[in-house]
Amino acid sequence: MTEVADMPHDGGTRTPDRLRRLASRLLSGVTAQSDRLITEGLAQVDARKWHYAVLASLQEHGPGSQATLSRRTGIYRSDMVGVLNELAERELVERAPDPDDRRRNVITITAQGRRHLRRLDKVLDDLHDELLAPLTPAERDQFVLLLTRVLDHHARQAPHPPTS
Amino acid sequence: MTEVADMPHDGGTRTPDRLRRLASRLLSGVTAQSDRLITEGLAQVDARKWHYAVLASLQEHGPGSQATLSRRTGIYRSDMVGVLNELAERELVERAPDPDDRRRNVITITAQGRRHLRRLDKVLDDLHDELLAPLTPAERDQFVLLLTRVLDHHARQAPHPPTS
DNA sequence: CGAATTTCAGCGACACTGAAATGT
DNA sequence: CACATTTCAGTGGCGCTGAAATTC
Repeated sequence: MTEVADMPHDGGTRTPDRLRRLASRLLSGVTAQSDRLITEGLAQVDARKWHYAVLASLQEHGPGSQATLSRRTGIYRSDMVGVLNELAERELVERAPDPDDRRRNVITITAQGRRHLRRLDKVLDDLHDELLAPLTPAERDQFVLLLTRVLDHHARQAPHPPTS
Repeated sequence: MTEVADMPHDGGTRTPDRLRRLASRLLSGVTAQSDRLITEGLAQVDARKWHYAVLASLQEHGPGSQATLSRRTGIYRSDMVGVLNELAERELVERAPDPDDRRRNVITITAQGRRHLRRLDKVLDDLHDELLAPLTPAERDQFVLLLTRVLDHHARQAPHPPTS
């Protein structure tokens, strides 16, 4: 590939400032801010980000076992237990044994869960408005598109460790 | 396995697969992949991401106290100790008491450190090529630009907790 | 005195591993 | 038997808090 001329302090007008332009560092920084924002915002309605992921998945794709939800949301199967405990405590989902396969639990969203989800949708909408405040609508779309392309590229080949 | 694979059976609403379009979730996902990639890649040359941050900062802005480095790199002051221990072990930096202010240590990059930094630069370049593989050069620039704008917007107002 | 610096000890959230118990 | 599912116990990185000791 192209050699990047070593550029420490050769007095050019370009500020190398490699640190501040490194995509990986920018990603970490933005994600840190994003996580803080979202976590705090959701905490004000007694929710965590995973609650939303599970509820939205249930709403859009229907009920499923914990393993299914785990695959759909990206939440690790071991952590799913705790998330569902929290959601069940709040009566936002129901956990019932699957009669067809007694290893499984079937998770269903409740009416209260649907109501809560609508609230979370609104909250998250506002939070994302705040997160992406410096971007125009077109830029936000571009941003989401670029992120999606990068994520898809990497998620296709190493999504989960298990099985194979 | 999945008999649940229905189309989104929402009441007439568009089902935009909200989960997969949420910027905050995309960010988490991409950053996770990025972190994995970078961490593994750097491990192969016995380095961590923070090593690079510190070395690059020393190279570009010159020597400084640990607190200064902490501000320049974003590494927490408590964690800086450990990072500098690792760098000093490898003789990539030198830690000397500041005669002008005996609370401080002055950290300087060594010749070996500069050599190592050049290597890390190359390694990181390759890793970012892999990370951003699905994007064209123009898109990569756009991506970095958008991330920078978002980060700057939020970092301006709450960078550090203590003592402004 | 208040403030800054270095250092340590520890916490909490997260992604993940490993393994047991139960079932297909 | 191999395999899937739920669950628990635990690891390791990270960002951060709190506080002590020293010096300004």
